[in-house]
Amino acid sequence: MSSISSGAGPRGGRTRPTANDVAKAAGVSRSAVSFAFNSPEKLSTATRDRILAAAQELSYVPNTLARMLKAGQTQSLGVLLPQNLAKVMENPYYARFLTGVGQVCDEQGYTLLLTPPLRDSMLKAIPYAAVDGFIVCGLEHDRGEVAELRRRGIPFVLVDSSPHQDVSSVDVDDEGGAYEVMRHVLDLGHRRIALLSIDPGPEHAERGYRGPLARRIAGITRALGESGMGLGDLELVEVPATRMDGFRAAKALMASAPPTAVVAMSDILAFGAVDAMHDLGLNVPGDVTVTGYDDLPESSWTRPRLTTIRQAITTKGRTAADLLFSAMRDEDQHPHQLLGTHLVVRDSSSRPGRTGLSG
Amino acid sequence: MSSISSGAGPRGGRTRPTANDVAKAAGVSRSAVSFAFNSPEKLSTATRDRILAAAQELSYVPNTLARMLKAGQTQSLGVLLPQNLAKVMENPYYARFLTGVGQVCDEQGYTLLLTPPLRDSMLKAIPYAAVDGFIVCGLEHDRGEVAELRRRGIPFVLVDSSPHQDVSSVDVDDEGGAYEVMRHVLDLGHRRIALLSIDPGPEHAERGYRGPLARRIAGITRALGESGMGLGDLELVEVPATRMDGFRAAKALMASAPPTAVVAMSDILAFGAVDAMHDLGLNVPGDVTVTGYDDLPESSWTRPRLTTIRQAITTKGRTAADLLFSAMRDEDQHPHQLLGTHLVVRDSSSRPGRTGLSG
DNA sequence: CTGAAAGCGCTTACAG
DNA sequence: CTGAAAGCGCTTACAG
Repeated sequence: MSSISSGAGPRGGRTRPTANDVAKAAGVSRSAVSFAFNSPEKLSTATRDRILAAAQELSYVPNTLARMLKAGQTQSLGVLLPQNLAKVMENPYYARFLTGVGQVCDEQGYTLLLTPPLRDSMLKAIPYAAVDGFIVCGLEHDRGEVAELRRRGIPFVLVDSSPHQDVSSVDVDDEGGAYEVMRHVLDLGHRRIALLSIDPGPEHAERGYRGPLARRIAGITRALGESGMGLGDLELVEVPATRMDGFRAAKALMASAPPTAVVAMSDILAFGAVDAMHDLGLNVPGDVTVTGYDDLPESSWTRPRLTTIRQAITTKGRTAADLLFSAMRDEDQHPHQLLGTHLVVRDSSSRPGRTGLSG
Repeated sequence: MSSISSGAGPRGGRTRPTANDVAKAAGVSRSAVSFAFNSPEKLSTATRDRILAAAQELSYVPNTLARMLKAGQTQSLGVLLPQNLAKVMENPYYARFLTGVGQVCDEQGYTLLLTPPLRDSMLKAIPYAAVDGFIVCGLEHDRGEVAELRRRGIPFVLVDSSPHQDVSSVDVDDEGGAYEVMRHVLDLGHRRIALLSIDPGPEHAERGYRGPLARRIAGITRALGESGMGLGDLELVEVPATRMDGFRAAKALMASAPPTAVVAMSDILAFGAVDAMHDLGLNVPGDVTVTGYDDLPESSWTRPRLTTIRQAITTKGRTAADLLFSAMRDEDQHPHQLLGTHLVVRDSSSRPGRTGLSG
């Protein structure tokens, strides 16, 4: 179906030389050619030099894919992503996460294969990824992708999922983090609070909240309960986690039912909310408190510096890659890691203002 | 050498089922199994179902590497990087660049293989990358890596290199950009200027400045010349392009020979320089003018908003990927693209201050 | 509609 | 020190 004339590689026209061609040119067998590259000590210096010279002459180089097939190893780590590459690369959260994964790949001499959904399907992407193992982002253990990975015998580790036996995973104490930030806002005296949350996706209608989002909602509910409130007392908005969506949602909120505090479930959303307040001529936190979640590096640079929940995103990436490498070596290991969170109080939160916004 | 027992894949213990196993189980030939997956219309419904059932039963799935080898295609795009993965992922410049590359990969249904140096060698990394083509970052056409790619018959495109016949490339008008920013600083009246530049690496000693850095130096020299100055009249500092290095270098500068303006060759360095000024209790631009280069998104958020040279980094990534895909289809095409730059004047530059910092 | 055979390139025991 | 052979798994004309 492809336009490749001889199946000889990505280049149509002239076909690449093979070990056979070199063998003929050097007057030796195919194995001798292989030895020249892989076990030079098995050959006489003269023969080896003759072979290498012939290879040089013909521009021969052993085929990468054939070597990998034979070796059963790719020296590449996959990251199975729930979003398009463009969106992932734009997202500072992933920049941090992939920095952690990258640290381990650098140590191990592995390349990193970013695998986004293929035609909107993470499942369809899997057969096209030549990797020794997968870091799977944001999928629960009962998803089809996980079954497919198991079927293929590819080691993997789940990140931002839920701990489950027979599956390695790295998770974060989202319940505790969400509890803490909501507790903080309530303790400041806020009662008219908007929850700027992340769109749970299409699965939500059927299955309700799952994974990290479910845990965060639980933490928030717990904090509210301690103050005699419930989730229903919040203004809940769910949008994709982009700065622009945060901006728009916050604007809409302020136009309809202005809260004294906006609790955002990601720093990116909080940045957008702060943008919106500034755009409306409102002071943060004087007029409105805004809190984030993640503690991206940007959160301590921007003005006002953001009150947020710190999760060690780079450590999460590092840990996931570490677990994966140990799973690749040692099968039937299914360790879990739980990473902590903590509240970082900066300048974007304060007691409810008295600036007459009490619309 | 590896711990794999049967060469059957990354998992040591039980070996994966092959098409042969399925054929036996379903009582058909190996080709029938292949047809069941690839050309179901060639089989009777009954046979196909029987094969698929057997495959299901055995957890058989066609091997990714074997398919790629046979097809001569990987559906993966490589990016050959001059730095470790961790450094790349931390660098907002690459976040922008890879966003552009990612847009094209998303459209084409390609995965993205990030290929950092292997044991400090970009050349050594190439044989381990199973890709249909490479985007090569920051290498001149006469480098060994380029020869290796050519030898392997892998299509590639050079980015931030220098236009050269027989090689596709995407370049930026660095000469013009550097000229403009230095012109701007000179026009404001600055004469005691520090150039906070990017470390040209070990090759520099032998070969002098090359590629983008050479062009930027040329642009700066041209601007200086128009004011009767030369490169020697500048305080030149060369450091790796990180925020921390910018911070340290700026501090050192202010301690030894304080300039009235710091012209940085990247926004990241400029951010670090601004950090340093704030740390020293100095006002930017009141006490010291600081300019950047790149116009990262952050540059318009931070205070003061950064005066800088805008280069369309995402477009650069997009263009490189576009050229690469056309090269992968149509060999012997070697187009060049030159992208423009322009000065963005914001709040970090002004006339030299009168605040008595004058040495 | 099906099966034996060749081939994608490479590697590695094994016998000489 | 060398060479014929089997094998890593898969796919696809080709002849029945």
